[in-house]
Amino acid sequence: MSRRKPQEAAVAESGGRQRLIEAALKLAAKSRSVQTIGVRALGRAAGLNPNTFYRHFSCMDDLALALIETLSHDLRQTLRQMRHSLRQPDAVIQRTVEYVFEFADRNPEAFIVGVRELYGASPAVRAALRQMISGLADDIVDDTRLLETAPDVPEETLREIAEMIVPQIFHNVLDYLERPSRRTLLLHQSVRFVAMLFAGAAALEGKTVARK
Amino acid sequence: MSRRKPQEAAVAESGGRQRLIEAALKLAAKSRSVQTIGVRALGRAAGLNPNTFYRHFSCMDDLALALIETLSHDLRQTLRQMRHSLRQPDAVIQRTVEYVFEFADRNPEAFIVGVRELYGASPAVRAALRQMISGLADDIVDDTRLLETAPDVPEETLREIAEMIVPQIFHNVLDYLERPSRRTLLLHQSVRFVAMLFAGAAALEGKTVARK
DNA sequence: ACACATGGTAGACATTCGTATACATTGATG
DNA sequence: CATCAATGTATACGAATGTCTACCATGTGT
Repeated sequence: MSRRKPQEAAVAESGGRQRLIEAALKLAAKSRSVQTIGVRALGRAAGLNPNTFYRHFSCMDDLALALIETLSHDLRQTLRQMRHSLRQPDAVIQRTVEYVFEFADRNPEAFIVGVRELYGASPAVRAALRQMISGLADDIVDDTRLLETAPDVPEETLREIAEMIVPQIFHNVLDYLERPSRRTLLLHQSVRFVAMLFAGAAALEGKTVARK
Repeated sequence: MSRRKPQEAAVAESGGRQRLIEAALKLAAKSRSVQTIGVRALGRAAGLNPNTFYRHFSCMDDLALALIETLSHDLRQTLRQMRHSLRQPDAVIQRTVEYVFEFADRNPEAFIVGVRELYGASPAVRAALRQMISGLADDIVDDTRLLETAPDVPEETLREIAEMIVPQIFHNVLDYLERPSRRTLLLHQSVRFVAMLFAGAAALEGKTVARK
């Protein structure tokens, strides 16, 4: 809702709303949850009057949802275009994981806030983030079927795996951001994690359904 | 630190401190993070004067750490004694996961707060929770080696897996607590997840080291 | 030319918060 | 009995907060 039509706010758009979102990102990443920033502190950080907040958002959840929408769009689009540039399916997992970590490196605050709010206090925000995760899982499933990375695994199991990969990678990304010394290790472990899940799914499939 | 000697505070102990911890658990689970509860709201919820808080804790992080220590102790001890009652290693994974979920069902607030703070704003609290996870991972490794659930997997890989299992299970536990309709599904998926990791590790081991 | 919606500001209000100081009770120790 | 530490209470103060009302600037539509 409240999609801005192109003609209106052509000039004023450069100001308030975006600055509030960016300030909220910065504050939430290093201090607390989005809900507990407070409109005054937010206005202060954005160089705006506290009341200006209410011109754009009805409450903090509103802002958080806008923030998530941006993050979700950016991340998913980034991964889509990377996957598009992959012509030969060579080391898909490695490349994808690397890309996610790079993205996190470029948008650390967004990731920190995203994961934090995923387990945060606001049900609406949690739901939005779960939907984002679900979307990313969809992409993983599509990719895997398209590139035939795991042909032995049925689609249902694939989706199950994908839904688990995303939060686990997010968890690792936070470590990655916090402990730079562990970067290569975490990247390596994340790749191995995904590979293990695929291999394990194939192995279990072979065991429970039919001995190949 | 600040371990209470047996002779002192024999009577007064039943009051303040414990009630503050319990109230904080309740408030943090349904509202916000521990840090943002506020000493006044906490005192109100505990039926105590706001200042009483400072008789027991120097700041909110202090309380959070005490809370985590309790959770960590309870959870780990519960799992230890369950594992002790397991005589034949039949469906160890299934039993263990079930036990964790049952524990979460009996202590939902502790789990919610624990996971929330794991990605929260306080570095000290996050560190304490990571240490708890590390301890649980230790137990998993010990169990697996003892019961020879995955004899093909080297200890190093085992530890790597264990460190990933715990947060993933925690993630699933939160879903489990929030969406009762998905309970059996989530339990099933969690078991499969662990099984996949073990099977996958064994499979990768066979591939990268030597064709069996 | 005029009204008007939009984005931003200013000031004020009650409320809440953290914490400092001072005081009361109680149980143990000398 | 006197003392002392631990626990809890009462009061009070300055600072910060959410939000209300009113005012201002500007670009757009008629």
